[in-house]
Amino acid sequence: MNINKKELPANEMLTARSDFVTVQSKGKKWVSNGLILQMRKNDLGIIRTGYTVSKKVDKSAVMRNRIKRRLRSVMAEVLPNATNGYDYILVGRKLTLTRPYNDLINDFKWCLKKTELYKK
RNA sequence: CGAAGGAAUCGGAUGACCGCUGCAUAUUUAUAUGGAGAGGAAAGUCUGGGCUUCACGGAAAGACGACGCUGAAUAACGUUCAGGAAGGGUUUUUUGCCCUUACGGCUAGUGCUGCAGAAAAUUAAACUACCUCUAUUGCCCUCGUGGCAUAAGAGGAAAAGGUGAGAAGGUGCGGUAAGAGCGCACCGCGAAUUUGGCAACAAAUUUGGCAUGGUAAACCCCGUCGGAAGCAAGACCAAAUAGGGGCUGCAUUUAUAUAUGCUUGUCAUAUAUGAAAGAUGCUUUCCGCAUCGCAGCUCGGGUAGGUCGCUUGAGAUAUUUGGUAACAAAUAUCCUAGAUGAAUGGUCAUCCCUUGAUUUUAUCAAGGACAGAACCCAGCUUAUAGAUUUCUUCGACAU
RNA sequence: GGCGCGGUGGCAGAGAGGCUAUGCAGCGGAUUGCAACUCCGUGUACACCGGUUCAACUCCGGUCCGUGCCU
Repeated sequence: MNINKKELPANEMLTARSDFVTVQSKGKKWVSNGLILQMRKNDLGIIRTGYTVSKKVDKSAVMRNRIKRRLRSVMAEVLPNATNGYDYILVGRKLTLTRPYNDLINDFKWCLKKTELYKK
């Protein structure tokens, strides 16, 4: 987890509700055991990231926050391998909470490979 | 010592490394350094306020809603404290102790009270049963104005039975044809007076003679309080696009004047001035409906987005004083999260606690309750592993 | 974050202090040569926990779940 910020490509957070909706409706989606990846090409040439954990996953706010923190950590580790110029949204599932951390990373890489956006 | 219940406090500790979000300082303006970073419930959004906007000349009443023993505390409350009353637990009983209570009024009015039961609410009703009188019939004998039983009728009474949540005070004695607060004693209830208490209320005395079944978490009456909505409140700055107002120019229709052209006209084009009378579409007419342009400048509203609101406050800690207490006052010290797709985390080490295993008093393994700020306070309610303190009750053992 | 509404059989849906209607679906029977339609019968419910009341699905308080609006 020792990721230096400088090595990451320039990226931003997705904040607006409308961005999430467009990615959901017009982008691609790939489901794995630990998480769900939604992505869509943007015209900005940078990577934008977002995270979704709904109340359906867990009623407790503590658990939802924990899932979000794990997703953030996974994103920080795998992001150098992702293609530029796309929006990525990670959706948490129930298994995200209990699945071993390395498996989560592999899940994300697998999703990227399946959507043909993985790069060495 | 153990168990149950009530109340209160705490809610793993220390260090290192790597991250995340504000703040301060420095400069290279995105980096470094420093320091800070969830709770007792941050939760539910159930009450009461601050604050903001809207409404409103002021006040009161009505309507609607909430609350309701008394006194105090508080900015306020449906909260808290102290007291009273009622109910429950414990105790052989009383006292005592502990727990609980939406605890004004059904003797202001109106309603409701199923089924069952004879009868369900002002002097109610009469199924069984009771008594008296009239009187039929039968039996008995001492043969009478007799006794016993009894169909029917008239009346008395509300004691007993059964129904029901509830049957119009309860128990006992007297009384009576049988009975009845009809009378008396005790108890319950109502009224008045006196005493104690700020009061709720309590006690005593006198008196009434039972009138007042229950239900107001039924309508309602009485008293008190309340304008409404909420930080996604609201204030400010302010793109793009669309639309609105104003100004200028062009365009459209028409009238007049002038000039030019040749086809010499009720012609065409251009310019100037005035008017907007109008034009187009819906096949035509009347009626009706719809639309009225283009470019530039400018004005204000306002969306996205941003900034503020935002954390110094009914503030925290300590001490003293007043008060039974809730709480209040004084003095000193301190500043202690402020995010916005939303930070507050992860790993390791040592210790603490729990569980399990090995076997033995140490090792190994797994784990650490409920739960995450979103404008801020005061409460209430709900969730909570474990630890500690304290009160009450019960049980066991010892003295 | 704030403000509201609701929870009744397998499904829909009334009721409202005194045994919870009705329709569809299910099951059994009648009718029919066999079915459909029709007729008859039948089983299964008031989200949960307390309180008020003689009596609560209904009234009151709390919990859980579902759902709408404010951007």
